[in-house]
Amino acid sequence: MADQKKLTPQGEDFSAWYNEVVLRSELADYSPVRGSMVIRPWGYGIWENMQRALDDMFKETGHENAYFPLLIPMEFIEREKDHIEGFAPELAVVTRAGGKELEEPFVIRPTSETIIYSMYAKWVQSYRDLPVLMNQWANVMRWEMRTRLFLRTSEFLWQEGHTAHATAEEAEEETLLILGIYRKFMEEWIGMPPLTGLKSESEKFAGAVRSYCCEALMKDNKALQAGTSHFLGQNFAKQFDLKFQSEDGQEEYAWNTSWGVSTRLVGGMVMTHGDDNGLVVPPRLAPVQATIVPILRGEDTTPVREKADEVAKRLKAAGVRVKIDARENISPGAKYYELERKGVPYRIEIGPKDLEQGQLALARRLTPEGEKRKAFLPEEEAIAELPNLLEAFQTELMETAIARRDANSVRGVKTLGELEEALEGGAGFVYSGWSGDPAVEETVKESTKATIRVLPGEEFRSPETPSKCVSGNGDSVTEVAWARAY
RNA sequence: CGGGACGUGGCGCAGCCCGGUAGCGCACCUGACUGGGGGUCAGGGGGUCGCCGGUUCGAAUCCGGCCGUCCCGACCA
Repeated sequence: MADQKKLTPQGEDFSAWYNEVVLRSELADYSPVRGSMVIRPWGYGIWENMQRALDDMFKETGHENAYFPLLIPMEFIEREKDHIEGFAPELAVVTRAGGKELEEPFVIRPTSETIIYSMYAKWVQSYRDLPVLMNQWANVMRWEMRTRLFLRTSEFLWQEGHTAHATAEEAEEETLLILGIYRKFMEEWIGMPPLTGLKSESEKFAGAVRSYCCEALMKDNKALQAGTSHFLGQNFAKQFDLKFQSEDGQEEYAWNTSWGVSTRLVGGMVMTHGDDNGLVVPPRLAPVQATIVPILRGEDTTPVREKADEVAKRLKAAGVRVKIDARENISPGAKYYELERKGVPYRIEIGPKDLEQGQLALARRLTPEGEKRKAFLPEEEAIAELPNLLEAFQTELMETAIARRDANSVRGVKTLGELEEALEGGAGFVYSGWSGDPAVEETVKESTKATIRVLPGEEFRSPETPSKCVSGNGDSVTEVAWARAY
């Protein structure tokens, strides 16, 4: 709104483009604290819509929300060996409170496994108390060395689910249930189709037995870890004495899972759909799905204003999130640019000509191939059709993203040379066989900057199972998807 | 933490080399005309030049130190 500068084009410098879109579409702003950001109403509205959708899906599958404290005794974090090793460098620690030095320092939660399982231990006595299926919406803090708006901020908002089960099988099932929910949510709501599967040892969560993940491909063909679901085994249960008496009277440790997605998803949305004109927000996530711009010209603007009110009221009744932009200090053209930059899916123009014709002018954020930017529809038809048009736009965004992901995937890579060649050629996910040797990951990372993003789940594997490891040494034990990542 | 760049009205920048009235574009305020893809004209408000010190009659400009930001790398569930 304020400036007339064009955005840096995506192809020129994707990261400059990304920063400009986030700032100038009013999703977020830099805060006075290093590495943390302020989420502005437009960005927060998108996050709220994500929250609502996920929360519904969690509740439908038997999960409940709860809230646990921000501060965690340092000693808790230190109990699980891998956990503290993984998180130690990025902990923010409170050492002073109430005017004096604390005997026991607290850490600002980087994640809440420890404090939550310490409470579960008090609540669970019998197998009849299991499973415990809880989720919390909260902020966490990780003092990362280098930060980027939404993608890696020192403080971020997320949901973290934590469950306890009587058997390993049931916990594993839960882990996969959530992975499926994440995938469905990312596809149907963000239009950001992820690859799902297992993480390699080197990439798994600090303290987990196995980590499953969603990896989505951004427009610059880099992968974004968009969500994780961890099978924790009994690692935490043993450290926090989370035990129960089984049906046959034995004392056993519970089996845990934890899973989370964060405001990083907003960044993923930006990098999946945005273009050189700014953000494109999928209709289901858009805080405002259609903005009405009344054309206030001539002597008497009352009829146009009244029509705008009436159309807005009827669209609201039809379930469309609609807003009227009747600001008089800026021109209609300036509003169009602003709405495009913010990614509002549809714009409706109502002017004196439309009143005469009994029509509305509809402009979509992305003009379909071969169509004019504005479509003039009879008023009744426009109002009746808009909900369908929004759904169609949503579907189109998802299909476009799937097509792009598949078009940028390279399968059947057999040698390190081919792997490098594919990545240098700008490929997204590159599939190959792998022996399971971490040294191969190291080698590839050094020469290409790419890592194993995921051991793809069944539905993503190549028709032909690779037999040899891409390194040339040994047989392949699993197919893997390589990519450069955020 | 290593390499590089940069800190000047709200935002983006020029001025610095060669010391001498702090400037430009956008934004903002007032008024008029305008209004269907970033309006025009006229008038106006706003800046301890990142901080501390030094040199000098005089420092945005020269010198020293500090702080901060961004990019690349390392780091990162």
